[in-house]
Amino acid sequence: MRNFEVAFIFNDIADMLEIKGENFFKIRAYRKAARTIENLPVEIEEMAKEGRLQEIEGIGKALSDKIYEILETGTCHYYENLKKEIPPGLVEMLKIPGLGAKKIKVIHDTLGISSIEELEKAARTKKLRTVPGIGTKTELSILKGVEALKNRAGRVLLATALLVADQVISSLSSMKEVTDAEVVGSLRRKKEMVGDIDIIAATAAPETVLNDFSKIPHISEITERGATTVSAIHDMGAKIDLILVTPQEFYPALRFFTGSVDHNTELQSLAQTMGYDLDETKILNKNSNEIFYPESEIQIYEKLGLPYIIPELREGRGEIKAARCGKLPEVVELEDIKGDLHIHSNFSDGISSIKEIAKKAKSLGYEYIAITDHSKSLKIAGGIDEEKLKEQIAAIKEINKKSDEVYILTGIEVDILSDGTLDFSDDVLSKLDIVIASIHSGFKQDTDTITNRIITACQNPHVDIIAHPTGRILGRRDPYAADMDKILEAAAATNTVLEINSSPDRLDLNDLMAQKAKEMGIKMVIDTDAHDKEALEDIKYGVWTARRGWLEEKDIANTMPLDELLKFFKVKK
DNA sequence: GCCGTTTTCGGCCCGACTGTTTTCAGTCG
Repeated sequence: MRNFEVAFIFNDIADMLEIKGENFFKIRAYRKAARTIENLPVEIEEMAKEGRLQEIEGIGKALSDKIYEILETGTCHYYENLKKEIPPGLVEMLKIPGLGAKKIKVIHDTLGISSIEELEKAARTKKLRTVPGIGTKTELSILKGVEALKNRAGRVLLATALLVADQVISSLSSMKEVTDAEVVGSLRRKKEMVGDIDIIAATAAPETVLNDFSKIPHISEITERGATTVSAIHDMGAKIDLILVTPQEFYPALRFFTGSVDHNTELQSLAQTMGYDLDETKILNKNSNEIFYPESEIQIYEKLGLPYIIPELREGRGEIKAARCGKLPEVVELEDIKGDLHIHSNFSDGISSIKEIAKKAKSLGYEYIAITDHSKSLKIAGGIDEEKLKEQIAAIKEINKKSDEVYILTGIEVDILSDGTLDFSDDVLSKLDIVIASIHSGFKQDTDTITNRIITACQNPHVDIIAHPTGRILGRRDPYAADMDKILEAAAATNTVLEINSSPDRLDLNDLMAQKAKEMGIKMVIDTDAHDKEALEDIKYGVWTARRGWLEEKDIANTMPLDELLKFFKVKK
C-alpha cells in the first residue's frame, strides 16, 4: 500500500510541475518513478530499510531522499511547498480533455481562475475566449470537457478501488472485535468502475469498531456516522461505506449488499413464490415463521433451489432464469489462462526484457507468451521497423532454443494507419506467429472511415487479433465512433479474434460487448497489453470482465494449449 | 531528475491534428 502512496505523491508532483512549466524531462522522471514504484513487486518500505532505493531504475539521490521522507512523515517538504504554490483546482483541470498545463496556466494568469467551477462559469459567460490563444471553439470544447468530467466525478477504476478495499479490509480484519469483513456492492461484482467502496463487517461490538475505523491509515475524513454505519473519504479520493452487522447476519447481508438491485429483486420474487422472505439479516419461512441464518451464500441459493451464482453474474441479466434451468455458464477461471498474447518488451516502449517477461510468465504458470511490440509508425512508443523486428525474431528463437521457460511466440502489434492500411506488408506479417492489429491514430475519424479501417484489418489474412477494439480509456476517452455491430460481423465472418484488454483503464471489449461477441460465435483472447513484466498480473481484470460477460473457457483462445493454439491461428491463413 | 566505456554536463521519444493565427503553439498518443 505504501508503494501506491509514494506513487500517488510523485504523480501529483508531476502534475504541479507541469502547470509550473518545469523541464519536461524532470516531470517525466517523476512520472516514470511513480509508475515503477506502483508496479514494484516488493514493498518500497523494505527496500528503503535495506538502503537499496537507488538500485531501482529511474530513482537517484533526489527521489530516494524524498521517498525516505515520505515513508517517515507521510509527505515531503517539496510536495507540501508545491501544494501551497499551485491551487488544487488547477491540477484538477488537467483531467479536462483538450485542456493542458500551458492553457491552464494562461487562463489562471489572465482571469485568475483557479477552480473548475470558475472555469465553467467563464466559459458559459464567454469570458474564456478573451484569453490569448483561446477562441470560440476551444471555449466550447472546454465546456464539453467540464461536462464529461462532471459525469464521471467520484468514480474510480476497479483496480484502484480493490487496492483501497484490500487495505481497509485487512485493517478491519485485524481488529479483535471483527469476526468477518468482506467487500460488497458493485466492487464485489467486479464492475469496471465504482462510485463507492462498500464493505460489510461482522461484529458484536459496533461502537468500538466504528471508533477504531476512523484510525485506519489513509481514512482522511468521516462524512457520516450512524449506529452501525459509517461513510468516509479515503486519501486516494474514493468514498468508503462501512456497514456493520451481527455475526449471524453476515451472509444474508453479504448477499443483500452485493446486489445488484435487479438481481436481488428477482431473487426476492422467487423466494416469495417459495414461501420465503429474504432480507439483509435472515431468511424467513413465512409459513412456519422459522428463521434461518445461513452460514454461507451457497446455502442461500440452495434454499431457493438454485446453484450458487457468482457475484460477477449478479446483474439481473437472466442469470436467475439460467440458474433455474441449469444453464448458468461455467465461466472462465484465472487458472484457465495458458498464456498472454499481447505484451510489449524493451524493443519498443516496454520496460522489461523478453527474458524477464518470460520468467515472470513462468511464475504465473503460463505455457506460452507472445511478444507484440509496436510497429514503426508509432514513433512515440518506439515502434520497431522491419530490421529491428528481424532482430527480435532472431532473439526470441535463440531464447526458445536455450530455455525451459515458457514458449515465446513472435508477434507484432501492427498499427492500422489512418488510411486503413497496415504498418507492415503482408510479407513481413506472414513471418510472425501472432499478428495483433490496432488503432493508435485518427481517433476522431467519422464512423464509416474508422469502421472500415478495422474491417479491412479483419479481412487481412495475417491479422489474428484486433486489440482494444473500441479504443476507450476509462474515465478519460470515449470509444471511437466505430460501428461495433459491423465490426463484430466482420470479425465473425473472417474468424478474427477480438481482444479483451485487461489493462485496468481499458477493459476493452467490455463485459456486454464480449457477451454479444460470444453469442455471434466470435473467439476472444484475454491479454494484458503489459509494458512491464509486473503488469502481466493485470490479467485478472480481463478475466473478471469475461466472467461478467458470461464467457466460458471455450470462448477464449488463450485457454488452449500451445499446439492447439498454433493450429487455431493457422486456420485463417 | 536520471544517467553515463562520451564521468559530470548534455541528452533524455516524435509527429499529427487542431485552433489560433498569419507562421505557430498546445494537446495527445
